Amino acid sequence: MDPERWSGRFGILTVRYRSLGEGDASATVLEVFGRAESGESLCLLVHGLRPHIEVGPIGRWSNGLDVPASLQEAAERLATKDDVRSVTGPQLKWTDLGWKPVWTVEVLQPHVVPDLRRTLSGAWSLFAADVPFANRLLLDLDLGMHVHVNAEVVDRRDEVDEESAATLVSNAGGGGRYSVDLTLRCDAEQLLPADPFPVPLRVLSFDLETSITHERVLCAAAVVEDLGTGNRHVYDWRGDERSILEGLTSLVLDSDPDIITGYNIDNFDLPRLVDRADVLGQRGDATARLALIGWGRTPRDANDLRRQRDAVVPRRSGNRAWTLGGRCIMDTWWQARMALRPQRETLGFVSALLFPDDAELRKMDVDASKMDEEWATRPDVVVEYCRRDAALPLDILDTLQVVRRKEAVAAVGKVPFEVAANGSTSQLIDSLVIRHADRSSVAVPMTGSAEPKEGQITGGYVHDVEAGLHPWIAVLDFKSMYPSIMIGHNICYTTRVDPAHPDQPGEGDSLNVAPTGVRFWGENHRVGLVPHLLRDLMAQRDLHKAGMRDAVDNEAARAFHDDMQYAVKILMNSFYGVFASGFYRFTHRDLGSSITAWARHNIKGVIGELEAEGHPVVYSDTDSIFVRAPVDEDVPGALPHHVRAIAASGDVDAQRSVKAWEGAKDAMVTFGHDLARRYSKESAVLEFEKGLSVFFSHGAKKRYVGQVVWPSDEMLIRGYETQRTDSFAFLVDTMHTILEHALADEGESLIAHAIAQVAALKEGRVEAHRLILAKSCKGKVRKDGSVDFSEAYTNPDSMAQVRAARQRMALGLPFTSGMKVSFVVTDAGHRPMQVAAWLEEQDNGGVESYDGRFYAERLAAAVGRITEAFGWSAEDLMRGSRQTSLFSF
DNA sequence: TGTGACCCCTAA
DNA sequence: TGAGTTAGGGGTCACA
Repeated sequence: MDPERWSGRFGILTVRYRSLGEGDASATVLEVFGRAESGESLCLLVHGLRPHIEVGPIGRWSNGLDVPASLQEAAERLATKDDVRSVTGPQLKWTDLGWKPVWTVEVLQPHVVPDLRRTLSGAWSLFAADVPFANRLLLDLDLGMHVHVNAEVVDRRDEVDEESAATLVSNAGGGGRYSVDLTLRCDAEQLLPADPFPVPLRVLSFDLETSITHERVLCAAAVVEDLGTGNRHVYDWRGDERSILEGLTSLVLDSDPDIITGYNIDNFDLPRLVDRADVLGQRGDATARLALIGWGRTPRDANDLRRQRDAVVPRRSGNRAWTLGGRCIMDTWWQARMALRPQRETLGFVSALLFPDDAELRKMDVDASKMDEEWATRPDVVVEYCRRDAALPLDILDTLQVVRRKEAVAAVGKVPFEVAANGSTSQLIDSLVIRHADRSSVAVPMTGSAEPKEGQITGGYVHDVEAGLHPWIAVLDFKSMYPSIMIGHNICYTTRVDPAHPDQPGEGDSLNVAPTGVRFWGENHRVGLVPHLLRDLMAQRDLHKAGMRDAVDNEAARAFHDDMQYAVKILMNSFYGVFASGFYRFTHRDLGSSITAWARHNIKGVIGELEAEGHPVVYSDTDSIFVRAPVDEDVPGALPHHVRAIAASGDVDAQRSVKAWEGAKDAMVTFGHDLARRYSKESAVLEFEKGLSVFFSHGAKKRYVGQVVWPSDEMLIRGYETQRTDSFAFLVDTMHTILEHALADEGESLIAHAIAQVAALKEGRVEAHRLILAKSCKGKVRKDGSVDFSEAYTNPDSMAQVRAARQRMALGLPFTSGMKVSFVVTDAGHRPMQVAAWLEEQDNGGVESYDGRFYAERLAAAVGRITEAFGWSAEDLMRGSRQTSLFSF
């Protein structure tokens, strides 16, 4: 009987490999985990790919494929090594030291590569010898996250004959039955790329409540959501700790989520669960351990338990992301932090920020610092609280559209979902660059093979700002500046002209010479990998932008194209950073510095020409230019509200003012468009971004505010305290009002407000919750729960956030490295200043008083920088009156 | 009181 | 063994 087949589309979550057999009979099977478009979870066993590395002669090479017999023999001898299956080649490949003959050395298993690398590194140049084997699937078959497969069905979840199912899986190259709906087997060729589609992923969010006095888990809750349908189910456990852990594990297996989340699970819940499983499980008792924490989709046996990553139990090495076989672990805390940059990072604060209407509903007066007491006196309330905290991460992920956005990144970067969710920028770039190198006869250098970058490269140019109000400013931006420069000048690892390289330009070869003197080949000689990829990404982005426009009536399609175009943008902008880094495999220190040199050259050129034309440039940063539009000096940019109002009711003078203002705006817009057109060059397109009726800065770079009047109406603030998450709410609000007054040129109201607000602080009339300061705090959590701050800080106790963190820890509250710690300054007279940690669950944060003078001075200092432009210093604000000059009578 | 080291966070 | 970059403002502390 022919085996049953399954074909369809699915989304890849994770990939790992499995080594089979010995010697000549060895094979490597890839275990690809994912979720089908039709809803099933699956494990696909892919056969036919073999691990390899590439080798070539060491040093400079200019003889092409003209290989001396001794070298050919040496290459062939490699095949006799124990771990090597075969040597093929040579093939001519581009390297930074010439076009070299490169042999492909196929090895028996991926795990032999590190040793082989060490043995060969003295005698050979090694290429692609540090690419994880699992990555080969997507690289070699040119797949992204979304694929189509036609495969043989090996096992189904509902198969009851355990023994025969296990045999079938084993015969298909699997390690044992997989905890999925469908186990499939195919050869590599049966996998094909598919167009992106929304994978009906399933997400499980969980939360634990734990004792402070012992480390015990008191209760747990979990919510499972199907993103395809939006359906949710809630569960909770209490009582015996073992049964809580076993209950959670059963739920994971039964509900079979693709993504596991929670709030701060990376640094709290998962480490705690793993610790408790260690305590509760008998040493060496695999069955007990699996029942407690065996959450993975991979085989439930002792072998899998020993894996260092992607195991059947959650694992993490160092401070990296958690891995779990076949599923993706994603911390909602981290995602919310990245997407929102909230001033405080507690679950309560983030929820209140996103769901302000539900604030009261969500209020629950469980005091986490007295959890044992709470648990003893009213466990039902605690469980309810736990259920709520398990559900909130799902609401947050939904609202921020995290999963769909990560899926778009995975589609564009052509990586498994897990890499898009938890991977690094260089992994995304690697995915695109390596696969293109492999198809362009470019050898893939190893990470760390480049000479280390000495010192920093010079970055973008920032123009001095002239303090004060500037009316009618056109803001022009270079479109995708760094990517355009890389494309326009063909900047790539593979196009740099190096004196050590045998290929040298001759007469008539077109070259791109950076302002630093570094030379790059023209495109007629060779198009660089990076320019090729960037051009492709730009075209993709245009397609998705067009798709958005065409999908006006179809919200789902519009959102899809928006996610995709945004993912493309993010990826394009990541190239520069990775190629300017010191460690990336395809980089050289001249690449980054050439890009920024061209950027400075372009922007300074435009600034110079504008000024020569008589158009003052009031500010410029990296890729933007703020130009004064040639508009009648007498037309003020700030049009007071009342003028508009009385104009509407017929006042003739006011109508004249409004008309003049509208005329000035039109003139500025025309000017902006005209400049953009005149100054755009092929590889440096200048766009008219925004028109400001007024621009204000107190004279510091990267700090300004403007009133945008084209193409939208909004206030644009950059750099000022209103933008900072380590400021306090009262300062943020005050500053915002003051900036509004500044733009409206309402000096008197501005000063009056500043004085009143400073006075309110001096007199202690401001509620403490508006004075909370929050700063990130790093520290290494030791095994026993204590924290070492000295690794992160030269002088830990001189930092207020460390002192506040210590207060929290003294109360038994958890500390997690990197999270913001909130506090209020109680006495700045002491050195160092005294602070009180803000305790979310307690009334008024558990804070009794604050140092009004400190806050008043800090507000005066911040606001004073702005009032200075209106004649009032910070000291004047503190005093509430202006100091009469020494020379006045 | 001024200065520099150290740190956080932002603009691009 | 783990990794995007530089420019820049401003706060706090320690020390002369």
